[in-house]
Amino acid sequence: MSTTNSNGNDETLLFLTDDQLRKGIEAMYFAYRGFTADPDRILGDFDYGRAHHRTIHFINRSPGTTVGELIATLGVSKQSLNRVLRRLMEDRIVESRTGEADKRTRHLWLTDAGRALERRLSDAQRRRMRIAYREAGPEAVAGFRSVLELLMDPQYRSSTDKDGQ
Amino acid sequence: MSTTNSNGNDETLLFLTDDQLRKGIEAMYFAYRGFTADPDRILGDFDYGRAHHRTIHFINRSPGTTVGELIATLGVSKQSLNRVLRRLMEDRIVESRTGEADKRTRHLWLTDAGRALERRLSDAQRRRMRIAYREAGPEAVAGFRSVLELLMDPQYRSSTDKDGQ
DNA sequence: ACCTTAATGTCAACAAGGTTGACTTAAATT
DNA sequence: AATTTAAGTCAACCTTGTTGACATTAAGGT
Repeated sequence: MSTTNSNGNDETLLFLTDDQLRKGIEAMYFAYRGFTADPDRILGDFDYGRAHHRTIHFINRSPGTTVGELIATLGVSKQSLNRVLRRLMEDRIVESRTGEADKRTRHLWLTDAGRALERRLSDAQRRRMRIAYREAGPEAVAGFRSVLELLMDPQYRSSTDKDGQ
Repeated sequence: MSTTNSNGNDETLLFLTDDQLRKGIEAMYFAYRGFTADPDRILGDFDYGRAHHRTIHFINRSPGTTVGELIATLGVSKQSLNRVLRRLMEDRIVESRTGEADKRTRHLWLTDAGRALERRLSDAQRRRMRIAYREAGPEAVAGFRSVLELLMDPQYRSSTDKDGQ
């Protein structure tokens, strides 16, 4: 049995019943909603939405990424991203520089203000995740991550987590 | 790894670093996207969106639930739910009956067609979850569920999973 | 009985954030 | 030189969320 886990039924755990799976499905829904609630409040102050958040997040994670890469990562159309990106550039959150090797491309970077906003947003999200991780314990976290990886479409797995941890 | 690990209170597992947390945040994003991808395709055939899916899901889970309860569960405005609900009733997916105890209320039920659609949608979602659960193993599933519970806003925890399993 | 409150429904206006289609520009590739 | 690619833009449209205002009906308190 797991020593730190409050609800570990381990081997006796009957899972894969429809009801178990239904609970997992609902848990995903409510957890995702909780998980986005904190940044949503901050974004509201700026009149930004989740689309802006995701854009800021991935530019921060991969500074200098191109518009095309971002479109592929986010899975949205060029026009949709462009609308968000234009506003972020007007607001001096993101800046773009013409590529050196390929001058058709635009490479994207967060400005100082952009990095500050990113910090604020991810601090809020990390805080919630840190609390959940602490209470659940390391074993639960490993399990959480494993299942999440397996729920993704395969092409997105390695980019976040190559070797399972 | 996760399936064979009966006890490891892995002290070696360094988590709670910003990078670990960032990976968890991204994993939530990609997993949630994968998790909704299958029903999204089915819904497209009916010109329904996720709002319709959620509505169908919660009426199925709590047959006879009222409009007000549904508004609270889904966290949307009355007008927003009403638009979705009206369409589902026109399409004979959902039906409403006036409450007996309180005749102001409307109790909601899925029709036969509604139950069939619900099945189709949740089958797709369960399939993905079942595969992930199988590959990850029971311990990982328990951890997954624990962390998800802790990511939710507290008021939603007991409704899905009161005593941990 | 009367007034207030509650549950629901509806109309209108609006915004975010998706979509597709069509077209332009500049640069790279063939 | 011709074609393809990366990006940007304009326009039209859809879904799903919001708020405000108002109507209906039923319940409850005085």
